[in-house]
Amino acid sequence: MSTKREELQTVASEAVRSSGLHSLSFRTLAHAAGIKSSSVHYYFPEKSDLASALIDQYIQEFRHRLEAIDADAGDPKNRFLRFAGIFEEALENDRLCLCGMLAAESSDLNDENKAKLTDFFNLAEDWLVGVFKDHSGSHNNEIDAIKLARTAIAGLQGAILIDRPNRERRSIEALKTTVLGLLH
Amino acid sequence: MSTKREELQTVASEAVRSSGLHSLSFRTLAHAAGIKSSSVHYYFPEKSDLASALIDQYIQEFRHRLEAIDADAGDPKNRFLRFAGIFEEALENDRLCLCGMLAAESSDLNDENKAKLTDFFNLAEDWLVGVFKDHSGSHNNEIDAIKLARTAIAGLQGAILIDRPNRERRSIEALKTTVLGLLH
DNA sequence: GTCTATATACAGATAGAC
DNA sequence: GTCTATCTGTATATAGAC
Repeated sequence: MSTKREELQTVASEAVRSSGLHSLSFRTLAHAAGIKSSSVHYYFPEKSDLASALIDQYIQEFRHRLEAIDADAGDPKNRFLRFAGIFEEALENDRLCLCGMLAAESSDLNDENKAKLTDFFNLAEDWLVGVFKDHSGSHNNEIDAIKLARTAIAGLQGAILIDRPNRERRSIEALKTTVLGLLH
Repeated sequence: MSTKREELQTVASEAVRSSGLHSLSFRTLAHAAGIKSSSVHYYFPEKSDLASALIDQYIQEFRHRLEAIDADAGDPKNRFLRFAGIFEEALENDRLCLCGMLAAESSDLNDENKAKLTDFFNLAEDWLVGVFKDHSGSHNNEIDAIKLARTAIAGLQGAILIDRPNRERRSIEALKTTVLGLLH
């Protein structure tokens, strides 16, 4: 951990993905990082500043994971499975996607942070459309690719939401199978 | 509103579906119902008791809506669209599914209430399997119906999660189109 | 059933010393 | 940067009067 700010963000991101932003207090966060809550306010004056930094960091890390998939050779099915693997990994660690969790809490977010959530979902959609293009549907590939990308992202978000309290993998396995069946 | 208990549950359910259980205080709830927070404790001693009652009521109402769909004639596509309409209605009212919201907050739920969430998702899955049976897939109808039901439910939960802060309908429309395309 | 009053704990946030 | 100390408000929950 190179800086205290980064340590705080790492701890906070895990906590939010587990229990939500509303459940995370500056005191709990400070304790986990070995400092006092007033010192957390030094880095993030208000809670919305913390949320903003968490989303920015999450988008950046997510983009890097997509670039890592792009760097390897792989057919569309394999690339989709690696994309789905990001969500499977969250489920195995009893976490949600940060932006999925914050979307559930979106009524508490300011407009700027809501817009960042949209940025995240657009990033995921655009990347998946690139994967699915020319490999989905029958008549209009582009429209079908967009439709399938949106279905896949919604399905993955919903699947880890449902499977987590269940402690199963029923939803995410079904989603993967369904999407793979629509690729050719 | 026939009883104060029912009024409290109605108000609480809307609040939870909008902002989550953690964001709802007994004081806010009491104020909305015109009583004091100590009186809310008369009906629901602890917050977990309130959560339990909300899930029970939600499952009951959801079951009634499924029975209403069953009561009308309709082909599988139409029945699925009416099922999806339950989630579209939530999205239009800026709400999530109660059990979807609580699933996001599941780390704060006791085991009994987590089990109730599983009951809800099983209810939805079993009903959709009945709709899809003999109308999905190609080789093994039952397996395909289960897979498609799980995909549809995860997709609907995720779609309203994503579309709500976006104030769009992109995800839910894509999900509906994808599922309809898999029915014959 | 609903109230007042209260207990205890925790929330976000700030001032100012070091 | 981190601290102590504090402000103000809110949280869940309970006791006991009416």
